[in-house]
Amino acid sequence: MPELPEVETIKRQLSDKLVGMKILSIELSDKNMRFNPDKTKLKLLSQEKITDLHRRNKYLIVETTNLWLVFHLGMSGQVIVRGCKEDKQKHEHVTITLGKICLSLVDPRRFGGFAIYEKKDTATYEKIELFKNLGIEPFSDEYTLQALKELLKKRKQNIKQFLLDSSNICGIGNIYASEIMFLTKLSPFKSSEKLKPAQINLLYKNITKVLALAIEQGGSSISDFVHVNGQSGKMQDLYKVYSRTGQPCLVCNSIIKKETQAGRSTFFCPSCQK
DNA sequence: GACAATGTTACAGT
DNA sequence: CACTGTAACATTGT
Repeated sequence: MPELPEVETIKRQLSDKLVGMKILSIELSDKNMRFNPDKTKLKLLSQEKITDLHRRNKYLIVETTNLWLVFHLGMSGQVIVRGCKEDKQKHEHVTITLGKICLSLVDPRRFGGFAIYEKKDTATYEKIELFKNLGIEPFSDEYTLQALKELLKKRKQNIKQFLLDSSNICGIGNIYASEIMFLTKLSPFKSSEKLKPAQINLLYKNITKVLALAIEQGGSSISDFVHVNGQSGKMQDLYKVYSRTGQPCLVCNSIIKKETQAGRSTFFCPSCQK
């Protein structure tokens, strides 16, 4: 479930708990996920100290003295910290033991993944092979009005697909794309090159506004996503259009519509969004 | 049983 | 090359 705000929430919670801890061992389930670690690297984890946590797009990165441990939660993933004496959860595919607590990746649908990279091969995490096609991080200095303007002009996608395409701006998924377009009063079917300067300006602000609010709310817990300690996020209570098909628009009372676009549901107010 | 679900990628067609 | 739509991956819940 995780879009940028969910992964960012997990990252912040893990930073408080894990930095300074030492890894003792790692166990994998016998099922493969979308991407998987080179098994010969598993033994490198023993005695590694966790020094920092990072996020790139929807990937969570645990930095240790010599390694980058990369997690992706797919659609149904959870990264949780639990007592090692507790039983493994159903669909737990990665278990990293850190003394009395364990860091686990649980993912029923297995659209997520886990990988291990050595710093001696990849000096900065930005250079990790998995990240080579990623665009601009919305909370980085690279995210400027000018940069957005150029991307919108260069690409001729409709605006919904533009927002979902992580080679443009990173971290936006199906939920927050709908919310951003509603706030900007943009039809999801509008071509990215046809936006007026005022609309681009508003879109620029609303991308970070929606993502920042979602982070503040601890992300969205719709079906699977939970915090590191198992608690729920609160952003789902603030949706203006996502999953509100048939309900009245909170601005104009028109009925919210759902249509399929590029194989995904898009939610919008046909009267507010032009 | 059918259908849809927070993600990503590959492929066919235009 | 660039864009669009479709399917595929696997599981659960309605």
